[in-house]
Amino acid sequence: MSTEISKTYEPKEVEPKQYEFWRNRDYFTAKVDPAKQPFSLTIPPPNVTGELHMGHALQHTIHDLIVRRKRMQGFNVMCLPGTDHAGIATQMKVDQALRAQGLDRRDMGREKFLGHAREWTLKYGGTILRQLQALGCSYDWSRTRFTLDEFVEEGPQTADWALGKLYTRSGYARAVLTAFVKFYEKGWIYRGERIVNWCPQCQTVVSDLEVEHRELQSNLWHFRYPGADGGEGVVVATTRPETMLGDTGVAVAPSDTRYTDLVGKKVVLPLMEREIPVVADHHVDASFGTGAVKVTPAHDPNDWDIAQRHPELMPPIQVIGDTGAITEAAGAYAGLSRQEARKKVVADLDARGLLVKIEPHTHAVGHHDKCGTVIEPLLKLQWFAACRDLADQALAAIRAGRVDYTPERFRQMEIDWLEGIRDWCVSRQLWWGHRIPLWYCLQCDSGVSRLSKGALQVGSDVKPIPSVEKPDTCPHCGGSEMEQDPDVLDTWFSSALWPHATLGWPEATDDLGYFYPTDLMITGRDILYLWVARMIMTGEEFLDKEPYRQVLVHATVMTEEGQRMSKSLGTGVDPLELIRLYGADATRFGLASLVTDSQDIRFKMRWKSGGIKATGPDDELARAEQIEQMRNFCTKLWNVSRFVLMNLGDSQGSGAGGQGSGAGDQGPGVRGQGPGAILGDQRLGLLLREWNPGTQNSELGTSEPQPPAPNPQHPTSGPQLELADRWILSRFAAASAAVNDALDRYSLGEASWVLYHFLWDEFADWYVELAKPRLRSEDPTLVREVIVAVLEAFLRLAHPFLPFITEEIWQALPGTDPKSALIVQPYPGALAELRDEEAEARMDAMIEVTRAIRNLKAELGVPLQTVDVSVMGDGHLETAYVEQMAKARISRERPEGQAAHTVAAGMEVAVAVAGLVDVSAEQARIRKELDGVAKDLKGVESKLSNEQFLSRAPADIIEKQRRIQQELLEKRAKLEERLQLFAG
RNA sequence: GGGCGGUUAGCUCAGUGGUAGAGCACCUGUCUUACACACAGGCUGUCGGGGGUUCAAGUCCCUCACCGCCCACCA
Repeated sequence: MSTEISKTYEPKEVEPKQYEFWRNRDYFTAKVDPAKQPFSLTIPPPNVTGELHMGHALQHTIHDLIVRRKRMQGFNVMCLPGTDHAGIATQMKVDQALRAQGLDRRDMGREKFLGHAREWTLKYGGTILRQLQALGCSYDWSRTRFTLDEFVEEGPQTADWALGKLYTRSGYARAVLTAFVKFYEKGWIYRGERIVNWCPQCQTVVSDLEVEHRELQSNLWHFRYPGADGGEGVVVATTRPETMLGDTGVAVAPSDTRYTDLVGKKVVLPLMEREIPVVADHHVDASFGTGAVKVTPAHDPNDWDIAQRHPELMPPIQVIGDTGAITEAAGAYAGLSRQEARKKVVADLDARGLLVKIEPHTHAVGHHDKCGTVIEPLLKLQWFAACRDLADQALAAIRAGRVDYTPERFRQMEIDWLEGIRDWCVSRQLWWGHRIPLWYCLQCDSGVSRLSKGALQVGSDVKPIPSVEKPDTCPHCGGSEMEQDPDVLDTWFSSALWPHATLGWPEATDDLGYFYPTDLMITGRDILYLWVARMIMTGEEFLDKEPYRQVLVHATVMTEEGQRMSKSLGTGVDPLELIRLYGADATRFGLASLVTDSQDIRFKMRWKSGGIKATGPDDELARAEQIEQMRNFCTKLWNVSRFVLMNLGDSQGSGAGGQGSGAGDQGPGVRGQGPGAILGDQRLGLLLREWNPGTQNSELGTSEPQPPAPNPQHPTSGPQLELADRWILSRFAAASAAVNDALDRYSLGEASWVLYHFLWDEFADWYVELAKPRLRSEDPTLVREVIVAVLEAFLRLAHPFLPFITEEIWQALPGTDPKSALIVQPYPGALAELRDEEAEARMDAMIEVTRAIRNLKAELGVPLQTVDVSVMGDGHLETAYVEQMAKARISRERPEGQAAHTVAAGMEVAVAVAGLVDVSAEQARIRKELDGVAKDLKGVESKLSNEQFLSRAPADIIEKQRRIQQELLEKRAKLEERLQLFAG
């Protein structure tokens, strides 16, 4: 009864099964345990209404990979998931849904809208969390948080969004309001009139960071503003003709002699027929345009600044309203859209002969990053947060190295941004969000008034009462008519508190004490300022501690052509499609293999229609090469495991022996009588000991096993490891060390390739092949033990990358504890004791000779035939291995008759096949080989003949060159000798 | 205007001073009892241009070009 696993690996069956298995056993949940060292992190909460895209798939592959390794290393791992209410994005979607039903949020009012929004969020939200589970993410779902949970009453309200636990009140909203009140009390919140970024579509202010500048081809229009005194006046240049309706002046550079006479005089603003002053201001660059700038304080931040310096340019005249339409202040132009007004202004000025010229000009136009609408800079009264002090605290944390960045370069970027930080407009004219916890007394606060429709008008001179809860009465006058500020907070204000608010802040919870600061923040570079910097600011402010010690910035996933991925352009892929096509393990491993510290990842894919873009919504993903490669790897792993399991004999399997007890009597099975019992050699015991359930996770934070105690029963008895065994153990140790080293540096790609090549190129291609005859021999005990030990150790090493398939195979291994799981087995360490340089050198030579023979056989056209081969020279040769692997009969004597020759591992290799050796072809082949040798030799000898090299290069390098030279010379001599032979 | 990243085989990319690598693609064989999602073999490169440092440069420095990203109030 051999252990059997199914003939092909079926991700669709295995993945849900194993995921449930892990969850049911609670491997993901973390509890405060002072005896254990925590490793904690919070995920960047995706939008609650979001869906998984490739960026998420990459980000969470990285998350879960790190999390799983840390868990196996014995840390008390806490990875906290959750979602962001995403004010604007969600409100947009709900608006859309309402419109589809013929409803309008403005008609229904705030409360009713929020009801719809909650309902909609409950229905459509949280999909992305389920998608993360499909990817295999082992997060603590019991801790799932939502940045806007104030609407949530007790108990689960739906069956499965975020596993039914999201809807219990987590207190996040309270934390947000508390933070705002604390800021306010520190004097960091102020009401200011500024030019802000207004989205006419979303009808709200957005922050500078949410404005996306796009270079657009436009014009620079030159207009003449005639002098008020009848003179020529001045020609101004502008990219926004429509704003001229609100001009209150013209500015020129103080040093610009062309305009010296004009300064202090007035010009006539055409169309509006208004006299406006010309002022000199240092902001103006005399070399740009005409050197004269029209000043529109209500619609341009620079102009606003200029007007602050020149009172005669005040007050501003607002000619563009909240919807982007021209206001009554622009007289005849009122009601036109921005675009219409631009056309009409230009046409009207042209008609009056005042359009001097139109120059093509490209410039950056701000667009709202959520909806793509052109941002309108408008003068607005808003709540701002002063950021200087907060930023300085964050800077101190980064400069002191309490927060590190990987890759390094992002550290300086963050510092630069924090140094130049500007105050943050935190109020938003939305309904979906945390309503600003400022309360106004309608009885005594003259700064507020009610508009006709009942809406609250909040002026600049208000006396708000900051309070998380609604105050019963006004502390000033005792009045009871209190109204809350109508605006909500910027979504990023709430997410800025994520690491501590999710752990219970402002309460001093055990979670906070134990898991905070967290260890890692894994994120994309697009939110380095928007979010990452701000979390450091709030963490430092409220907890006096950095929120995380390490920021890991991952690449952006792009298309093969380097474009941004986008569903609407047909260049986006749903990662679930990849999982469906190739399985979650392949998807993860493929993505992990692409992780370097580069900026972008180019993702290769082909659609059914043949192209790299989908032709429409019906087009299906046909192929994603980078993932497919790893699907093939999974198949390889599955098959090699199947082979191993099929060859472990009849005595093990699911028998009772050895399971849990650690020492059994199950016969000559794999587990024998405890770790390394069969062997006098302790090396294998190292791996086996790691595998012993009794030792699992015994050491905190390290998986480095101690050498096993000598087994008194079998001190030196039993079969000895043979070369191939020593080699594969050594190679495994090398791989394990390399994987750990790479992961410590977050070089996931590097680690992936080490795993890939070890399993495929070394274990499967050589060790397993060499093991075949031994497994069929009379006493296969030893080779069975080695092969399964290496496989088992590999499964542990690879588990964070390939959680599902490794768990599935591991559980099928004989001797594994059915009460346990791979997910909590100890992670292999560097295993230096297993390294065996001599074995590696001997195997390298064996492999080189084998390849040389295979090569000659292929060229002779007899790749499958067993042939007679002469290997000449003093070098040691693993004859039996070579005979098996190359299908050859080896003799160490000179061949009789003609043969094809080459040189490998310092030995002459000749394949003799009667009648097959074409003399001229063989001569040509040898000449070609000689050419190669000559080329290499030339390089080496130019170095060795260089005295500078000999005197300056380190001895070992020179020695190596000499050795290479020697080998090449010998190779040349042997080849030339063969050539002579053919010639003669 | 500043900053950052990239430019290596037909394609996508590894490779942080010591005789240039992987996967795919391509060519030749093979259904060898784990695997054709495989096995064996083969082909493929002025490492963007120029200069410098060094005994030695794909790798370090300078410079130029092109591609991409971020930041920035040139109307």
